[in-house]
Amino acid sequence: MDIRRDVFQAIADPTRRAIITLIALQAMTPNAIAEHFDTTRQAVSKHLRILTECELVKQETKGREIYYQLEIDKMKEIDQWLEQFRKIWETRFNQLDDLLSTIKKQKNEK
Amino acid sequence: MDIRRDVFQAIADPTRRAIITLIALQAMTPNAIAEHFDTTRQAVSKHLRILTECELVKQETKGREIYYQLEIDKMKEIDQWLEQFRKIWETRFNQLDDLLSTIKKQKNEK
DNA sequence: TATTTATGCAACCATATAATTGCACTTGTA
DNA sequence: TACAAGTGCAATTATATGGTTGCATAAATA
Repeated sequence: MDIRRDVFQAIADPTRRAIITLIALQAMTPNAIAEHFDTTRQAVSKHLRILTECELVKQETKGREIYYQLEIDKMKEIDQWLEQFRKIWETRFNQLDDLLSTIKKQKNEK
Repeated sequence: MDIRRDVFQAIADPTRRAIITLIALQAMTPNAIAEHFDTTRQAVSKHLRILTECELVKQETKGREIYYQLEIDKMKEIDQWLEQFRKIWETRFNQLDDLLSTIKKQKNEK
């Protein structure tokens, strides 16, 4: 469990994706998070470490509890990578749209 | 190299992300793709197999050549997952926007 | 102060991953 | 038909991954 540590690697694991979704709206403690999963608290702790290492998550200590919160801005990195493809699929959609309206026009002209 | 095969797992590897970007605009053969990387043709072939298995890529055979093309629609799955977070960061942005305009208003009212 | 609670870290383990090398198969061409 | 080109698959290997159990530490509480 070392070396490469980026957002894409982090979201590859389904448990980590679930954790991200879970804490997206409100910060939670490792114990509280672990209750939602079928693994040990320590396993969740490891996931949180990975999420912390790639800065998808930040901690806030309150007494002996540590609240983990999603760094929503980091999620934008994925969004930014998708940008290049979004351009492509929007273009294709418009082309399909053009095609459909052409067909419609031809129909009306009959 | 088995079992779990989803889009998130597929894009976790940087080489596969590069392949995806490379063939996004035009289909390419494994040989042509491999020329862009510092690995063997066989390694690229394996990546293409993984991308095919999770339907991120489709093949088109032309004689003895096989052209690999990106299934752009599959990329939308990532976009859809991001949707839930996009709502959050847009809300936060609006809140910031509101705050800024409130400050501006207060300034003008002075 | 002794004990419980909340947490992280280390060691270990089974399995997945990414890469390499060597081979087999199919299609095009001399 | 022989050979070259384009490709995939199998076996092997080193390393990464995700999980477990057992500790250690710090804060809250009886």
